[in-house]
Amino acid sequence: MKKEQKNPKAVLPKGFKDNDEITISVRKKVSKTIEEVCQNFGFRELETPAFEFTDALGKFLPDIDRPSGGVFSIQDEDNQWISLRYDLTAPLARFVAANYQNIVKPFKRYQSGNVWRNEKPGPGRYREFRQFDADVIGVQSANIDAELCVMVAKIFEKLGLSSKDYRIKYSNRMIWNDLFNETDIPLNQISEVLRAIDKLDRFGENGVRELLTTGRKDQSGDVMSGVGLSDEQAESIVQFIKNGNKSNEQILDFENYLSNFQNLSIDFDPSVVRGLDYYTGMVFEAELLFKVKNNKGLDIVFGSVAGGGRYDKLISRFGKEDVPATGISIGVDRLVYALKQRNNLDVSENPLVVIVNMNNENLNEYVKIAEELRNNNIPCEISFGSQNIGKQLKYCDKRNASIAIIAGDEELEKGVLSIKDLSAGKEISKQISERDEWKESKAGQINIERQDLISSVLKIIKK
RNA sequence: GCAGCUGUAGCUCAGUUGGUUAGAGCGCCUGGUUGUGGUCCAGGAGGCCGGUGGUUCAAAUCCUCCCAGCUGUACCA
Repeated sequence: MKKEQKNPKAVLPKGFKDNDEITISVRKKVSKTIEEVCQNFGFRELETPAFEFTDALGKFLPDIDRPSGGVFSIQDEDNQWISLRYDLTAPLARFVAANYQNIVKPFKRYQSGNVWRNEKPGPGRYREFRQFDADVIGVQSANIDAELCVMVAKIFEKLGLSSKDYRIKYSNRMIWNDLFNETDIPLNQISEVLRAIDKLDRFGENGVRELLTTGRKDQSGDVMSGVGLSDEQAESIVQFIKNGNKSNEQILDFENYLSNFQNLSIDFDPSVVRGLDYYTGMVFEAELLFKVKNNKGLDIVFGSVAGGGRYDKLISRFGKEDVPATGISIGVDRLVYALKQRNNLDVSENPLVVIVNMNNENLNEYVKIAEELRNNNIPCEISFGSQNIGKQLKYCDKRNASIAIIAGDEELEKGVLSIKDLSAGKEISKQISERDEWKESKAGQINIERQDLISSVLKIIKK
């Protein structure tokens, strides 16, 4: 006899989740809105697959400590490493490099899809999530960077947010490089310094100062080592965050385009640097300004929902010439999470009619009713679950069905149907406390002629 | 990766200085009602107290190690 086999646990790997109906329908709505605005700005759709060769995805980071860390990778039959994409920009760079001769430049494409990151999940951060990217390949001028930001602002507005609900901040990597030159910050420390600056909104001015110099303790008491700059260097960086200077050609181009728009919340903020090393010029980031709660009802710090910038060197790593490129990524899931709480997206549930199965002998009649409803685009189902009418109505309640149709022998003989407006019944129940009275009232229920089925049902649904 | 906290019923949690049969609310199921949802009433099913090893006459409770989850932080292409 073998030992008893262990049953598998019905759990998901950490960082993955199932999505319920509401989340999906909000996401559909959000995705559709984003897509429409992009098309409106002249973007066309491209789809690339989930897997890419590992080396095609990564390695363009000069500061990689862990070359394959954070990526889900497997070896295929030929022992070649392939990986799930961790963003949509790297696959785009591959696509452009591969099809450079054939694509029309400037190349403007958008893409929506899941990306995967093999790293520790946090609140609101999963290992699989949806991104929406819009990129422009082949335009040098920062006019186009501004246009991307305007487009994001329009997406937010179309999603029902006003300029008080979001903020798009922009800056430029070059003005920081100039400062690092002036303050004698060595090249090999620059990415560490940029990452420290990037944390301003979480740790504040003093937090950044600590990170730049001696280090900082986190909430649990754990110590983070600092960059080791002098107090003077740190101070000049902190001052620059507050009054960074804008004398930069790209910023002028950017703002020139922007001057055509008055009511969009798009502002200069030197502290936006983005942690990534591949950005070469303009960088931007969008955040939501309203409160977002976690599932325990506590306010959470909700980071950026979109970000991007110019990455002029990304395509040349495939052995081609430098190609000017810029793009923006929207974190669709985070946006959905926040918008769900705002409750201003109309995603009311589809109505559902349940045909109560009084007597399976009458099945053919129920199928006829169902067909009639379905042919009129009214979602309905025949109940097959339980014999008992009480149970079936309870099920209708739990399903949040709008109507129950009761057709037993009595009704069918007379050529009538009993239809029950379930939400009206809920209202009536508030005024009844005796169970006999409730039962007798047949709340929300009316008898109709068989041929009036569709018109009567529509009348109730449209309320 | 590092640090802090937490693991008891499907969920949220209580469980005294270690003490005998481990509880509550909600949810679920059944009945009151074999043709009527809600409320109400009665009853019921759910537990290797995260795992392992120890201390003890005795462990959900104390100690060791492991595992998992949460939070912060690092990394985030």
